[in-house]
Amino acid sequence: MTQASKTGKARRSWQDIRDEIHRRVLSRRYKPGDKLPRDEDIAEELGCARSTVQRAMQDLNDAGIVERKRKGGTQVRPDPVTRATLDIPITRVEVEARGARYGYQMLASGRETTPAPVAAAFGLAAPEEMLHIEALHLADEAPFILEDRWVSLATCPEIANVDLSVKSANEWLVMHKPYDRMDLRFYAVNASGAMAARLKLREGAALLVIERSTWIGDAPITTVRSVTTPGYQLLTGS
Amino acid sequence: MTQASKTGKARRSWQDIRDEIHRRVLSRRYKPGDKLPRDEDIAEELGCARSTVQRAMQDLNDAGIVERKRKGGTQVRPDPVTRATLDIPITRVEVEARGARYGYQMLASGRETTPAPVAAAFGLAAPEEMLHIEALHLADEAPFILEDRWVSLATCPEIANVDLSVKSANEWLVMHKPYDRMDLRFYAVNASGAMAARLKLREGAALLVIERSTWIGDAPITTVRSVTTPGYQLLTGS
DNA sequence: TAGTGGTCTAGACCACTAA
DNA sequence: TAGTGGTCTAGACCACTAA
Repeated sequence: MTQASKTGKARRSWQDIRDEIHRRVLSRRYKPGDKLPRDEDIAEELGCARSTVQRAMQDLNDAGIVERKRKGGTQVRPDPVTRATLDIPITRVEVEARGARYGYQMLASGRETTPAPVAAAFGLAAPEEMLHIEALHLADEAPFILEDRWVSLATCPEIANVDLSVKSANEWLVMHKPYDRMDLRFYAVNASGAMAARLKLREGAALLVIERSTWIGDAPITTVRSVTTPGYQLLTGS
Repeated sequence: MTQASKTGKARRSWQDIRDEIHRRVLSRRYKPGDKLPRDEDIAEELGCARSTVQRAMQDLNDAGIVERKRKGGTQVRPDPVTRATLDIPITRVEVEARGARYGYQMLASGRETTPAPVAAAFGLAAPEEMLHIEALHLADEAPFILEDRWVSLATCPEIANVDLSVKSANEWLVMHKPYDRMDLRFYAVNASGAMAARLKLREGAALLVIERSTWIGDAPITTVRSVTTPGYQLLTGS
């Protein structure tokens, strides 16, 4: 019989341990840059197993609260960062979640040599021929997101046989091409004449741009620049 | 002696198990919406302990790949999402990381009643008197971020005694006010006349805005709208 | 109410790396 | 090279919740 069941007091979970340590960091009992006690000592102090402390610490490490090094021990991160989790759904799902009808229009598609910014996004040594697709995502018939995408034909030769005028490259890739690295960039642009025409809005409007590049190993898969429409917001919960 | 050490083959870690299951999802061996085998069966198949599968599944769950329910089992999320982690450092640290000199200027500060958008960001039932601060963060003497902040005096009465013309409210809050909930919003705006004047740029320029609100329990702490300067990008690695 | 996931524990051994 | 974190395992018991 465990001590907890003897006393009738619920055992503390690793989340409880994590919260307790987090409180100590926030209350400055453990200050930024400070070294924390060893997991084993914290376990003894809080009356739990070392593995429970380890699980709690792993979470605090992932959250950017502490920094852990073998032999070096655990220390409170000297430069606090705010860490947030962003969920970026497939555009179709996003539109449907707003209760709108989703539509998709391929504007252009063909093989082209990567221009400098695209080669740079992928970190390519030399330009390469890739599949270049421009497409529009619609919500209730109105332009929603303008997408400019490059897909590596070396990494994804099968995509040459997919009819991208019906289904977006986004959906095909999500379903068929696993990636293990992703880069995201968010920034604002003034709508160029071409963007304004395609999105049916005035030139110069401030638009949020989401750029995403993915790789499998060192092989580039796709890089896409999604230009959103006015009022578009990226939201985070936590 | 374990089987692994007998054969000389490294035992698989929970990350390996996670990757194996992830591969199965990506290769559509487990399709979106499909129910996965029980942890115990996967453990047996892959030759590891159930707790190792549990750890792997916890990670896949956090990453939005699968959805788990007691008794209901584990299923592949029907709507794949791209989940990314964003680190937002303190502005001073961000400026210094770019190798620039950090500067801070308080533009205005005073008690005011929250206007509708601020009350809405906090989910307040009624307007409230709060501390309102406008400030400018500088990089090498040039405007970098324009900050418009409201701090709840009910939740943070101590801040009334802090000299915010020297140190930013951001830094004081990070060090003294733990929060347990945060909302983030990102969007683009055209610079208004007032913004353009303060940031020394042309009216209408497209600017990335970062809005953040924090709470401790149900009590609002602060809400801040940070207007960045042209060229500013939010980046994610993973 | 039976079945599945959630968590804990103790002990073992491994893998880094500061000293 | 000694010390600290990283991970595994087997078994136990708990906590939800679909059926």
